[in-house]
Amino acid sequence: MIKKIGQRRTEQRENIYDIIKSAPGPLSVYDIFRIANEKKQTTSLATIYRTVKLLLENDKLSVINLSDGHPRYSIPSLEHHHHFHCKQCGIVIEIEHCCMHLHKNEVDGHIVDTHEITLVGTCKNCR
Amino acid sequence: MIKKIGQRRTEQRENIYDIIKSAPGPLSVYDIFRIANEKKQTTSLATIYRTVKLLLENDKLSVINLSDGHPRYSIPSLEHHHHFHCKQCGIVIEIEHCCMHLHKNEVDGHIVDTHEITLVGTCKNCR
DNA sequence: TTTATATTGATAATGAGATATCATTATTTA
DNA sequence: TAAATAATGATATCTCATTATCAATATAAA
Repeated sequence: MIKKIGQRRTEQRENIYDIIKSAPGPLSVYDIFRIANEKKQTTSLATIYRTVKLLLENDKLSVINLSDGHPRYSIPSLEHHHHFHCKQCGIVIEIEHCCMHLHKNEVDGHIVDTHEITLVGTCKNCR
Repeated sequence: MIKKIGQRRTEQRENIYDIIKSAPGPLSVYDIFRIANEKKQTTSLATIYRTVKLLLENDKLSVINLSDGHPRYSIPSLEHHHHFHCKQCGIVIEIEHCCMHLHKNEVDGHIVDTHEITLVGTCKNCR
C-alpha cells in the first residue's frame, strides 16, 4: 500500500501500483492492462498511462528499456540487479546475481543464450 | 567496399555502408543522415531507411536497442563485445572488455556510472 | 548509345504509442 | 449531505518513426 498517489486515492491507482509491486519483474503498460483485465479490475489504458507517468514523476517507479521497444516499469529497489528476458513469452524477471555469474548458461532455472551489457556514463570526449 | 548491395551499385548505398563501417560504434538512422550531410553526400532519409533494411535482410548489419528507443546499426563482428553509451552526447562506442571488468568505474577512458545487463534466453516456464 | 529498369528524392501516407479532450463519476472536505 | 473538484473512460488527437508512392534519375546490359 502506497501512501499517496496524486491528490486523491482511487481504486484504479491502487490496483495499478499493486499489480506492478506484486509482479516478478518489470511490466509494460499492456502487461498492466492485461493483468488488470484478468483480475476483473476496470482500468482504462489512459488511466494506466496517466498513473505510470504520475508515479515516474514522483520517483515511485523505475524504467528499463529492452530490445522490443516497450518500456517496462517496476518499484525501485536499492539492490543492484539485472534482468532475464525470455525470447519465447517476453516475460522479464529480476535476477539477483550480477555479472560474475554470466559464465554459466543457466540462472535461476532459466536458459541463457546471450547477454547484453550496456555501460552508461560520460565518454572521454564529454569529460 | 562491400561486394553487392541490392541489384545495382549506387553511390548512396556505398556511402551509407562506408559510414557505418568506419564509425567507432553503432549508428542510428539519424546518425547516418547527419554524417552524410557533414560529408556533403546527398542521401535522403528514405534511402537510408531502405538501405539499412536491405543490409539487415542480408545479414550485413546487426542491431542494438538502447534506452532512447533509436535502433543503432553496425557491421556484425564475430568478437563478443558490449557497448558504452554516453549520457551527455548519446554516442555509442564498442567496448572490447567483457563483464569481468565492470568493477572498475572507467573503461577506455570513459567514466562508467552504471551498467545494464540483460540476459536473453528461455525462461523455466517456456523450457 | 540505347533500352530496360532499379534506385533515388520529395513527400504523402501509415501505424502505433502516448497524450488531450470532455462529459461523467468518484472522492474529499466543509 | 452537499459542494467543489480530482479522476476516470471513451475516444479523438497528436507525434514521430517508418513505409509507400511516383516522377525523375542513374545504372547495367545489349
